Amino acid sequence: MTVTIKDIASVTGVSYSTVSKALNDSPLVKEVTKRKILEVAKEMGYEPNLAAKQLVRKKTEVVGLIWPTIERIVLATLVTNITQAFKDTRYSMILSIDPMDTAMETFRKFQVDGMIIFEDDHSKVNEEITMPFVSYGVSGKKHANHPVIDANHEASMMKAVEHLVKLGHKHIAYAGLLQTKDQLQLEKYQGYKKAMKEHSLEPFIKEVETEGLDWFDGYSAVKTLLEEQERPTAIIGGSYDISGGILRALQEQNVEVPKDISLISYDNIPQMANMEIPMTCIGVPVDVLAQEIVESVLHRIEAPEKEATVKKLAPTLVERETCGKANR
Amino acid sequence: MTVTIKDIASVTGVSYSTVSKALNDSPLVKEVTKRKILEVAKEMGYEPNLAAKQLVRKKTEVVGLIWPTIERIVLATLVTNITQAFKDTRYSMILSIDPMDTAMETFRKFQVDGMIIFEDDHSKVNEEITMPFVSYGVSGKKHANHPVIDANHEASMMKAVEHLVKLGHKHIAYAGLLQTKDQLQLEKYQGYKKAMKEHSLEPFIKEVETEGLDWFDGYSAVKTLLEEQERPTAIIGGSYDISGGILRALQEQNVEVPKDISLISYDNIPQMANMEIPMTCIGVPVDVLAQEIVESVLHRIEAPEKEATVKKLAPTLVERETCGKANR
DNA sequence: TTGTAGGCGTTATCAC
DNA sequence: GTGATAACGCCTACAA
Repeated sequence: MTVTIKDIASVTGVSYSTVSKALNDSPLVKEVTKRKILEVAKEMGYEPNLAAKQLVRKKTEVVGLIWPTIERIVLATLVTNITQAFKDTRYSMILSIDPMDTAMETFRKFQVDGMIIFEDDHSKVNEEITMPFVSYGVSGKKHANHPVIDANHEASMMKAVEHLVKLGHKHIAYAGLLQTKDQLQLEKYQGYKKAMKEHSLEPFIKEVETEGLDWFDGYSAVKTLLEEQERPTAIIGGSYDISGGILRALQEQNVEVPKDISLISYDNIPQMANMEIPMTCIGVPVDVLAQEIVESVLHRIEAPEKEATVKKLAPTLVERETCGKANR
Repeated sequence: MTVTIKDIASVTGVSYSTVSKALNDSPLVKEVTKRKILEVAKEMGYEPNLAAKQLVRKKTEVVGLIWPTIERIVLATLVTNITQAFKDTRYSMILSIDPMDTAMETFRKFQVDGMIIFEDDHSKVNEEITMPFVSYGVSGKKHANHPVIDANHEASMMKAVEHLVKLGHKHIAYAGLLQTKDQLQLEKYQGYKKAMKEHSLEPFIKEVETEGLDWFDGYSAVKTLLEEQERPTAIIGGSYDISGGILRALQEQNVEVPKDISLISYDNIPQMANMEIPMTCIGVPVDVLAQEIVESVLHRIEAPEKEATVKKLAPTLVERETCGKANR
């Protein structure tokens, strides 16, 4: 049988209501008693019964995360970081990779207190959802009825360009998805163009448009690029995967990084450090992102009446070994 | 306020214990009463309170799925199918992409009734786990203390070879991970070799060893292969991703599939139908796999004393458009 | 066939 | 400070 507060009570010789208070760190119980109870509880391997707790509290202290498209590794990292961030709270998280509606059904059944939604198709996020939730990266519309956490993609790209410009680069290419309805991708591209313009530089466009966000997209885009007469001195990769492909393509063609071409990647995740050459990158650090998202849902859960905001997080540039001085 | 069985009781004019029985489809309640109660329940939007239920039942009817490495899309498909399979049961599933120990901690907290573990490193699966669980694809050791569901990889490959042989192929290459400790990969390779031997065919090895299981691994392996003098008339791709890369490499080199080279892929998932050319494939259909896994945990949960078995599922070949007659 | 009552593990509200 | 005790929503003997 599993151990309950009653068991602890009989062992410590106090009433179980006192045990309950002690376990909840109530100030209504003497320090000595509390310490002893806690000790015994640990000794007996006490594990609170969530069901009982939520039955009386009317709260599960669980939030559900809906993540319908598991492909992107960046998001996987974000999920892991979110799990981590929840560790510092009283809440737990459960995860669903099902489509929105199915996932929501599950979460309703589990009676979660709130949800986090990853979904890049904004239109699918039903504004009529009654449960507190925040969405990540769906800031397409300016006004939302729910909090949105997003990275400032434009600022990211501008920061990347500036970094390269400071290193003397003039021929800077952006390798990413250009022709798309995906707002996120468009914003990155906008940021790149804007920054180039501000520095009176010519964008280096056509040759490095990718077909997607995957490894191979970066790989083949850059392979095509290298066949051209003029090469850039620096490339900005639009995603972790794209940049991996770029790096590989460069190496296959014996282009030295960063000597011949500098490379900087979007997505600020720890894995960037483990690439064949540790990758300089730009973006909101994934742990910061996670932190913000978690804070945001919890806040929303505890103060649902508060106004919803679209929060764009500022990017950070992490210098590693793929960026160097321009050679022309 | 949410609706409870008491509310239903007062509306229908019966006691709430009768409602409870009706809701649980007990034979102790008259059909008419039952029907009416069910109807009212639906009308009122009754949703059973899991917490209350599990408090008395001492069961959560939830199983946890531990999936520490989210990369493989095949596994993602499997997870989705498992979720689906649970729909036909009273159980629900929660998912964790955390490392085993963290995930188990979470699941202990949620007091799941059992677990499904995806983990290819067998040694990490602690046999001392007290909770009922099954693992997928960890059949390295012959004897396990827990049920293991696995695909028969050897049989898969043999079936693939046989299919090609029937189409007249003699020069059959296998593109996959060869030098690895990964039991699963080794078994596939064994199966290939075994089948080739049985048909007195020469394996077509060295040139198509991949470095991993990814898209690019298939792509570059085949690119190298095509530089050789002698080409195979058929290639067996070791995974969904590998085969995708192979197909692309073939197309880039203007090799027609299946006219010039036939292609058959390991992994039997629906996505195979959506590739540039619908892909003939071999493997245990992912829905069958899911079904088996779910049945297995539930069985284990309900009859924990029963002996554990390693179950190797038989593969199915799905013919699509990448395999044709040999041209020499 | 239906209703009554006790209990599941916890929190919360009172007395003491 | 501490201890009874009543909920929370549901299930399940057992009584009617």
